[in-house]
Amino acid sequence: MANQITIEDVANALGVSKTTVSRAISGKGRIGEKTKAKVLEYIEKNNYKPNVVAKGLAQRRTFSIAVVWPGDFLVVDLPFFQRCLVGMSEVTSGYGYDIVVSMVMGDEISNLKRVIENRKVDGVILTRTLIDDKPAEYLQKSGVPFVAIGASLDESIITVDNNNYEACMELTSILIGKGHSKLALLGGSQNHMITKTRYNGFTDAYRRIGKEPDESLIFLNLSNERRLADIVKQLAHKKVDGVICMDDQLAGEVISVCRAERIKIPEDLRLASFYNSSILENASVPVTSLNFDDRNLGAVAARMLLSLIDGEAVESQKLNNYEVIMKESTK
Amino acid sequence: MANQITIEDVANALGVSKTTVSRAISGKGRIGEKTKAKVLEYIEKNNYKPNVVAKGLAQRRTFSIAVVWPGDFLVVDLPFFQRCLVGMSEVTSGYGYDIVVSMVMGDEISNLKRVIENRKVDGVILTRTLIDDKPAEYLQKSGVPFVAIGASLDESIITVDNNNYEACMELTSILIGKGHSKLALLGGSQNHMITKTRYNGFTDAYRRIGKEPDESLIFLNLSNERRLADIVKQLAHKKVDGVICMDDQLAGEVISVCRAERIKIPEDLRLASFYNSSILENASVPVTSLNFDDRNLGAVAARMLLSLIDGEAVESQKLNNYEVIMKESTK
DNA sequence: TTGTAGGCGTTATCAG
DNA sequence: CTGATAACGCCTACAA
Repeated sequence: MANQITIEDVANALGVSKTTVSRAISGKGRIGEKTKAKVLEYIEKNNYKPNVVAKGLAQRRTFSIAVVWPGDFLVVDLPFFQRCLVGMSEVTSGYGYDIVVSMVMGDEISNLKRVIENRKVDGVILTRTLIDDKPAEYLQKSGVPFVAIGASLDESIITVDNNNYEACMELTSILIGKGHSKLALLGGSQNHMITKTRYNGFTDAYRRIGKEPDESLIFLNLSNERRLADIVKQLAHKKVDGVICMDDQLAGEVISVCRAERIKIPEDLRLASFYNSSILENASVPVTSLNFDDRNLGAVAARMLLSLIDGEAVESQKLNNYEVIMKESTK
Repeated sequence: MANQITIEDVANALGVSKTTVSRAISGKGRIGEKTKAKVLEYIEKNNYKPNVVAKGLAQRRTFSIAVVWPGDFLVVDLPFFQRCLVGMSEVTSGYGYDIVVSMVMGDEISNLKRVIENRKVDGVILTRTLIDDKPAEYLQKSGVPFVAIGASLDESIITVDNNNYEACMELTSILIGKGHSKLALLGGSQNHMITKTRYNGFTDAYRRIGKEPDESLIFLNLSNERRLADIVKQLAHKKVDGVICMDDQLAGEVISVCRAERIKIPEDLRLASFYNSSILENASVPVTSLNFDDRNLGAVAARMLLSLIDGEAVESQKLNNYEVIMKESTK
C-alpha cells in the first residue's frame, strides 16, 4: 500500500512523457487517440490512481468541502442534519469531492477556523443560520465560498432552505380554518433563524385573514421541561383550541405533560408540530406535522456550493416540496 | 483571501532561508533562539499559516482521518454516532487533524474506496462492525490504518467498544434476580455484531446461574412493526415476566403495542432497553436501560487511530464505564 | 501531437 | 547554527 504508482512510473513504462499521461487522464490538451487509449489502458490495468493531494496543490484545489456540524445538538435535530448530509454526500461524491465535518459548538468555531486557515477545503456549507451568526460572519470575512441552509438577515449570504415560512403558515391556516383559531405556539431558541421563520409563518397565517395573533399564547426559548409543564397547564386553563410546537421534541413533551394532567388529545386539546423528525413515531397520539425533503435540501445546497466554487453565479432559493401531514392529534 | 503568504515570503522578508523558517515552526533541527523568536514573531504579526496540503505532500500525510458514517441509518442510532463523532472531533482537532465522513450504505462502499484510493486520509474509523463486514475487509486489504468501533470476529482487526456484553449480562441478571426470570429478547439485524454481542450477554446471564435461556422467547431481525405487534401479543399470552429490547426504537414500539393492547407496564409486563438513546425521554413509562459514554468511546477510538498512524503499537480494548439505569418500567 | 521545464508550498538531505 | 538543493506528485505554459 505504501508505494502507490505515480504518473512518472506510468510515463516511463509507456515511454511517453508525464505530460502525455496527464493529458490522457484529464482530457485537456490535444492528444492522439491511440496514445490516449494506450495510456488509459495501462492505467486501468495497473490500477494507477492520481494523487489528489498533489493535484490539488498544483491546481490550488482540495476537492473537499466542509460541512459545519452542530456539536451542541438536540436529539430532535439529528435526523434533519443526517438527511441533509446524505443528500450532500450523494452530490459531492459524483464530483469526486469529499466532505469534512467541522464540529461547531455555539460560538466555538475553532474547528471551522482551522479547516479554513489550513486551506483544507474549497468551500463550506452551513447547516443552520443564527441571528447572531458567528460562523457566517467568519466565513464571509474569510472569503471562502459558502452556502447556508436556512434564512439569513444578510442579503449577501447565499442561502437555500425548505420553505418553512409557507409551510408553517399553511399548517396554521388549516387549523384556523377548522375552527381552532385560539392557537398557542411553543418554540426553541430565538437565536436560531428557523425559530423566527416559523414564528413569522404562524403569525402571518392570522394576519392574512385580518386577525392578530395572540402574543400571550406564544412561548419561545423553551428548553427545560418544568417551564413547559407550567405553560401547558396554563394553556389548558385558558382553554386554547390547540398547541403548535416548532419541533417534535416539544410536541413529545406536551404529550407527556398532557398525559400526566389528564388532558386528552385531540378531544381537549389539538396538537401539531412544525417539523416531523420521526421521533414521535410511537407516540400515543399520531401528531399532525410538516414533512420536508431534507435530503434534497442537502443535495441542492451541495450543488450550489460546487457551482460557486467553479466561479458560477448562484442565487438563493427556497424549496417548496413540503407536505402537511394531518393526523389524529388535530381531529 | 486568494493570496496567502507563503514560507518563502517570510524567509525573504526576514533575510533568512526557507529552511530556517521551517525549522522555527516545526521545532525540528538546531536553530538559534533569537532567530527562532524573530521568525515566530514575524509569523504571528503577519498571520502566516502554513499550507497543510503542501506539508502533507512533502511528508506523505494528509492530516485527516475518515469516519465511516452509516447512510442506511435508523433514527434510533443517530445519537450514538453523533456522540461518538463529537468525541472523535475533540481529540483529532487537538492534533490538527480533520474528519472526513464517508457515507456508506450497506455494502455500497464506493465513497470509502474513493477516499482511500485518493489518499485523502491517513486512517479510518469504522463506527460499527458487521458479521459480513465489507468495509472492514476492504480496509484490511488496502493496508490503511484503521480502528473499528464494536466487536469483530477477526482477531487481527483493532477494535474498541463499550462493554456491551458485560452490560447486557448485568441488566439481564438484575431482572432475573428480581424474580423476572421468564424474559423475552427483541433485537434487530443479525448482520450487526452488536446484535450478537447483546444476545450473548443476555443468554450468558442465564448460563452463569446454571439455567438455559428460552430460545423461543428470542426474536431477532425485527424491523417491521406488524410482526412486532404479533410477537408482543404472543408474549403476553405466554405470560412472560418481561421484555428486553436491544434498542429504544423497539422499546418504543413495544410500549406502543402494549398501550393498544391494554397491557400495563410494569404491572403486566416489565420492559427494559439495552441502549438508552434518549429518544424515549417522553415515553409514557420511564424505561430501565443501559447508559454508555459514547463520546468517550469516540475519543478513545480517535486516540487509538492517531497512535496507529504514528506507527505505535495499539491494542483492542473494552470500555467499562456504563451505567444500569433502573426506572419504573421494571418496578 | 508530444515533450521540456518550471511551479504549487513544504520538508528533508547534506553541505558549509 | 544556517542555507542551498532536491524531493513530494501533479499541472501547464511554452517549445519542438
